[in-house]
Amino acid sequence: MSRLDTKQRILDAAEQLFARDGFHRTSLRAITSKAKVNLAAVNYHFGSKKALLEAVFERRLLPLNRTRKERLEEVLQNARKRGVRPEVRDIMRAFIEPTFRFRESEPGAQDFIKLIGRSIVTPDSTAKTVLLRFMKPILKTLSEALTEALPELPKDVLLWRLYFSIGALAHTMHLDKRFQFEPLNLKAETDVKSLTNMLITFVTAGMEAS
Amino acid sequence: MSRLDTKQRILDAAEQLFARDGFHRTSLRAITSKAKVNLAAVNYHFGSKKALLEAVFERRLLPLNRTRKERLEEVLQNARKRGVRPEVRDIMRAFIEPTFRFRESEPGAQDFIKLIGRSIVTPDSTAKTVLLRFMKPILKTLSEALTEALPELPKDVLLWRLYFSIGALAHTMHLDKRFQFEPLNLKAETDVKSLTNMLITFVTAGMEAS
DNA sequence: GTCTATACGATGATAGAC
DNA sequence: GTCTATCATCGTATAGAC
Repeated sequence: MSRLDTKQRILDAAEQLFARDGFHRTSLRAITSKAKVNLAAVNYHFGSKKALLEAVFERRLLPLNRTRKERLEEVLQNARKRGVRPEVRDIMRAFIEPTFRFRESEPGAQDFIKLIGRSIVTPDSTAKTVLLRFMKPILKTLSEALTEALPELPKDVLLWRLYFSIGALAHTMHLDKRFQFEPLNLKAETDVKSLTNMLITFVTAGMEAS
Repeated sequence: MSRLDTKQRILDAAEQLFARDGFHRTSLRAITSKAKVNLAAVNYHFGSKKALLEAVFERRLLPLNRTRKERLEEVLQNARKRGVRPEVRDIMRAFIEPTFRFRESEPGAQDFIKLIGRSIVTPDSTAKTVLLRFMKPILKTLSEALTEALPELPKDVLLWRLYFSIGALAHTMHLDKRFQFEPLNLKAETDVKSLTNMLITFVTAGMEAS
């Protein structure tokens, strides 16, 4: 079995299991048996369970955040060209839409988006620390863009509203075919596109509230 | 040592550790040594680790949700008396404000609110299942109140927006003295009252978006 | 009834021989 | 790269002291 195949298969298996059960509840035994590799292969290829998690994040987050950055810069440049402020809605769309686009585009990406969602909201976890390190640059870009769009809003209010938006987004990332939020009778039947639009409408209104 | 003391001390210790480390990462040994009771005391008094979690939820959630229910009914009755629709803002305030009031009122309550926050957003976890069972009635009351306030909004849009609001709320429940959201440079210095108001403003605008 | 001491079987991560 | 051994820790059960 080639070295590349082994690493890939471990990454795929880890991504699925971390998303389903969380980092700490996923055992290396579960990962390696799903990937059909030896138990010790993880430590050989990645060094540790935590380093494996970092590799899982890195593989998908680098391209996803590159897309987000391009779209954000596009929004800002268009506004500058036309001599107007960027629209909050366009900024939020530039950040949120790639999440769900990406989620539909690649096999395994859905598990990954779920993993991000659960990582960002789990306090003091290994996964959160690792994730935020990858997210810091794009979140800086995002908050700067919002400051251009809402210059009269006090900076701390803007940042808290962005924090609330991230909470709403993260909560929405858990969706999968089996999703349901039983207390509200919500089911996964809603198509992704209109769900994305509902979320963008929601956070835009929240950011722009007077 | 009296029976009551032992149970209380186990509940207090479990609440702190579940909030800090999550259900699965917290061992009974950690709980019993923190509570200074014998390892077997948990199984004796509660039956199992999961039953202990249920008891932790029950102790604080029953009074908290009773307060929420009273305040929601007050809002609805006032509106009916005056022959007008209830205001979304008042409804959201009736649900959210007790959370943070409660959080400041009792020692240990802050840990509990953190525990709820992390439980609601962790998919497929034991804690989420247990929590939602306790939350179902009050969430039903809340969604009915919102339907009265926003009768022209399609029901599924209303429910998704409520779902987003819960995400924003849950994300905000993690706050403690040591809280910081490093990528946005957010710190815990903001006082709870204005934070509560910011959150209410945010979700109200989101619910009312056109 | 309450609590303690201890043991059991399962599973955790990892190190070293090959 | 793999296999095996090892050792820590897990939740739970039980026998018996008070």
